[in-house]
Amino acid sequence: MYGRHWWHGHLRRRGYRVTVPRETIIQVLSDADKHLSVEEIFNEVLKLHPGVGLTTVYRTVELLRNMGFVKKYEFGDGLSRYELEKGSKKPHHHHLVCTRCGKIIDYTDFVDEEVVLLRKVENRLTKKYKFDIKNHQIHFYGICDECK
Amino acid sequence: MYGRHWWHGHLRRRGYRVTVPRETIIQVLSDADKHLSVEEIFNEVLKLHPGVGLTTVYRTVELLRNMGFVKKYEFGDGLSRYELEKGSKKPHHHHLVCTRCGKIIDYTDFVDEEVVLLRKVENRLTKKYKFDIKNHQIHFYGICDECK
DNA sequence: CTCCTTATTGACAATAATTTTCAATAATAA
DNA sequence: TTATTATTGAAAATTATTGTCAATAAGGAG
Ligand SMILES: [Zn+2]
Ligand SMILES: [Zn+2]
Ligand SMILES: [Zn+2]
Ligand SMILES: [Zn+2]
Repeated sequence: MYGRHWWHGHLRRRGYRVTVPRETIIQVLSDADKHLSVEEIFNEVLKLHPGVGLTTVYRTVELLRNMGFVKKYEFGDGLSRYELEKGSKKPHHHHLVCTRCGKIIDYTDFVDEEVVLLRKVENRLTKKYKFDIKNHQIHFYGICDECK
Repeated sequence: MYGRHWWHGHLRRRGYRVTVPRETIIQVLSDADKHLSVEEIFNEVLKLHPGVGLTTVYRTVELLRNMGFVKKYEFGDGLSRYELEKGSKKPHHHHLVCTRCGKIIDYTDFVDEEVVLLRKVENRLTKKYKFDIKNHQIHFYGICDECK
C-alpha cells in the first residue's frame, strides 16, 4: 500500500482495510473540486488503475458516506453525485441548478447573515421537532445565462 | 369529461386534451397534502379509476411539472416525489429528512427573517450569476426524535 | 518474510425505477 | 356523426444501483 494519507488512519481505526481501489477512489474525489457521478468517478479511477470495478466504486462511495467523508447529492436528473466533504479544500456550499441544460454552479460566497440565520433556523428546528440536524442542502433552480 | 376544474383551462390553452387519467391524477395530487411517489399516486388513481396505467402517471406527472404545476423532489432514497404547487392549499415549505427511517417533516413556520433573507439571496444570485431563479429547495438532514 | 484468516474485490446476475415503442382508443374540431 | 390526431395501456427496453459468489489480497501472527 502506498503513502499514508489522512484517510488511512480513519479507515484502519474502524477496522476497514486500506486497499488500492479505496485509495484511488478517495484520491479521485480529493482531486476533483466538484460533485462527481459514480460513472465519472469510475472513469477517473480507471485512468489511474485499470481493473477496478464499477461495483467497487458504488460500494466505496457508500462506505465513505457512512463514514461521513462524502456527501451525496441528487439534483433531479436521476444521477447521484458524490463530493468529498472531510479533508476537502472546498468549503461548504450551496447550488444553482439550471433546469434546462443541467449545469450546476456551486457558490460559497454567502451573505454574512445567511450563515448566521441558517444556524439560527437549525437551532429552532432542532428544538421544535426534536430533530438532530446533521447538515443541510440548499438548491436554487432556474435558467442559466447561456440557456436564456 | 366531468366537472370543470381550474386546471381544465390551463391544459386546453396549451393544446393538451383533458382526459380521465389526467383529471384523476391531478385530483389525487390535489387531495394529497404531501409529496407522493409515482407508485403512491398510481395506487390512489387506481382506486378512482382502475385501468389507468403506471406509464401514464409518469407521463402526466412530468407534463404537470413542465407546466409548472407540480414540483419534483428527491430526498435521497432513490424515489422521486411529486407535489402539487399551483392551486394547492399547502403553502411553500422546507423539509426535514431523517436519514435513518426516511421520515420527512414539512415545515412552513419560517422565521420572518428567513423569508426576507431568502429573497435577498435570490436577488443577489440572480445578478451575480445571471441566473433566472425559479424556485428553491431547502432540506435539513438529521435524525428524528423516534430514531434517537 | 511466510502463512493464515477473512475483508474486499470484480464479474455477472438480479432489481427497480423510469423511458420508449406502438397499435388501439378516445377527445376535440368540423 | 365523422375525421383527425393526441393520448393511452401493455409490454419491451433502458439505466442506475444492488446482490451473489468464488477468487484475491490486506494485515496480523509467528
Ligand atoms: Zn449551507
Ligand atoms: Zn443552462
Ligand atoms: Zn423556501
Ligand atoms: Zn427517523
